[in-house]
This record gives sequence, C-alpha cells and structure tokens, in this order.
Amino acid sequence: MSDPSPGLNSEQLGAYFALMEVSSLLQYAVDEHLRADGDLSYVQFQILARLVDSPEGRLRMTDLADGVVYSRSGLTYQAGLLEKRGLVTRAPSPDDERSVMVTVTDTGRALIAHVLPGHVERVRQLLFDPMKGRDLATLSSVLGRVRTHMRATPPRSAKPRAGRNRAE
Amino acid sequence: MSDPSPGLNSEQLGAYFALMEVSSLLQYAVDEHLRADGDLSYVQFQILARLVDSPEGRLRMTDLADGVVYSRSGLTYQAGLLEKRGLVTRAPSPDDERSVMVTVTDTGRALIAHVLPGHVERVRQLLFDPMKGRDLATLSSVLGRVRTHMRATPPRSAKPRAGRNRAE
DNA sequence: ATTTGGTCGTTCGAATTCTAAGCAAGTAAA
DNA sequence: TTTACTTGCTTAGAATTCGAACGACCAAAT
Repeated sequence: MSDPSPGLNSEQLGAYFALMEVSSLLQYAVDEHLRADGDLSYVQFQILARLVDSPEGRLRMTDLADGVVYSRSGLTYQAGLLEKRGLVTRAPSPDDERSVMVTVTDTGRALIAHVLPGHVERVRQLLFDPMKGRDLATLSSVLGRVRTHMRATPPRSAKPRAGRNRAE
Repeated sequence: MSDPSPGLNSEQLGAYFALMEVSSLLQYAVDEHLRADGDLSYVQFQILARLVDSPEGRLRMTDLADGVVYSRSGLTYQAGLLEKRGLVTRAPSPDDERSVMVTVTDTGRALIAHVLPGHVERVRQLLFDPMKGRDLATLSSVLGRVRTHMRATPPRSAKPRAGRNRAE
C-alpha cells in the first residue's frame, strides 16, 4: 500500500480516514458524557432526540431505525429499555395495525433537555473549536450533499429500506 | 468560558448530525462490501490496513487499539480471530516482555490487496463523487485539524493512556 | 533486593448488536 | 373471497463489544 491506489489519491484517503476517526472519537466522547449525565447510550440519545425533534413526538419503529442507521431488532431492544425506564411509550398505530408508534414521554423530554446542554457543549469543544472562517459552512454543505447522495444510493444488496428496486 | 449561548447554532447542529450520519452510512456500505469480498468486518479491515501501512508490518496491541479507536479487550478478541485465519501472527516483543507484537502475514497482505480496490471504489462513489471544487481540500484540512485536536484532548478521564503519539 | 506505581495484554461477565426466522397485518390480483 | 406477495415488528441465537479484574512485566525509587 505504498503506492497510490487507482481509486483515491492520498488526500482523499486522508480525508476518508480522518472522517471515520473523527466520528469515532466524537462518539466516544459524547457517549461518555451521556452515560455519566443521563445514563444514556449514544444510540438511546439519538432515538430520543429524533423523537423530540419530530412534530408529534412520535415515530414508527421503522422510520426511527432508518433515521438512526440501526437494525430493526436492535431498535426493538433499545425501545424496550427506554420503555422500561418510562422515557417512551409504544402503541400500535391506528392507521396500520402492524406499525408501532414510539412516543416520547414528558420524562423523556425532560431527560433530553437535561443532557442536551452538556452534550452540545462537548460537541462544540471537540468539533467546532478547531474550526475557523468558512470551515463550518463548507463542512456543512459538503456533508449535507454527501448524506443526500448516500441516502439516495442503495448500497447494492442494500437493506430493504425505504428504497425499492423490485422492478422485474 | 466563551459565550453563555445554548451552544450550537442550527448550522453547527446540522453539520454535527450530518457528520455522524455520513460516517455511519459509509461504514455500513463498506462493511457490507468487505464481508462479501473478503469475509472481513470493518474493524478487521482497519486492523489489517494499519498493519500493512506500518513500516515493519507489525504494531503493538495497544498502539493498534489506540489507532483504531477500539477497546483493548476487543482488539484481543479480533486479533485472535485474525490469527486463527492466518492473517496475522502474535509474538511477545523482545524489547518489552509485556508487549505483544502483531504482524501481518503474506496472506493478510494479499487479502488486503484483494479487497482494497473495491473498498476504495465504494468510498469514492459514496463519499467523493458528490464533492467538487475545493470541497475535498477543505474537508481534508478541517478534519485533519479536528482529529489532531481530539487526539490531544484526553477523551476519557484517563482510560486509554493517551499521549504517546507525539512525534508522528 | 524490595517496594511502589505504572503499563501491557488477556480473561471474565454483562450488555449490546446483528442476521435469520417467524408471525401478524396490509396490498394487489384473480 | 382466495392467493400470493410485501411490510412491520419481534423473537431466538450467535457474535461482538466493553469495562473491570487479573497476572505479568518494567522502571524508579528506596
């Protein structure tokens, strides 16, 4: 691996590695804080945050799993834990008996409100402090575009997500 | 400290979420490919890639774990799997009887060489295709700076005995 | 030489995660 | 309706992960 690969130049490789490394380190850091401050794992925080962010404070299991990039069974497990703690409730959807709507409780909202300032502060210190000038604007723009691109590109043998290729 | 504001503006929040989401999606995609093409998990690929990249093709367990952002016990487990498959060997260091040097075998090198083109191709398609102009340069610069910043800031109270990578 | 303190890697148990299989409910076509 | 297929979620079991405890080793004092 001493010579540049046919696909990526060294700057691209460096950016790729840096991206994965930064996200890992960041996740470790915020996970630690969330556990100490609210006894929440990063995944649990993500789930609750998405629910709080949603218009009605509730989402279907599948949409939640897709949003968090998580397996459905994994979400079932975590939703069970959160429900046991009274942070969310689960109830079958009126529209579709198959669906399960997950709803944040007031306790859940309060917990997120409690941990959010510290969470955000860590992110700021670790991620945004070393940025300057137009760094943020560019990063935001590029990553937003990449995200859209990835969400639109089904990874070949992709998960049966919202995507659909069964046209045969 | 700086400002008493809640922490992050909406652009910062968006960039943060996009970063975590992009890295998750990217890891999912490349993990899928690595398993199909070389029966490797992403972590295993990272371990082997770091070894191949190292000058002597071997590293200490601890340095490997720190580099990959992984727990030591987790690395012990994965190193065992890789050793069982003949992709690496483990031997106590001559310098320090406590250390274990992990070394890539020729088989390991061959496997990485086999999966690398496809791996890199996926990364290019997903991550770099939607970029243009100075996007890459900025991303590379910013993430590199952030990484250095994070590595310098002890993420955990005193867990992984950081501060060894000074002259690198 | 012994003590003290720190580092290295593994083992252990518990928690988390995934895939595959399964069931229930919706949809489409006959 | 019946049939077949699809979707939504859960269950089951295996695999992976982490943190804490452990034993071995090193280095610096004593």
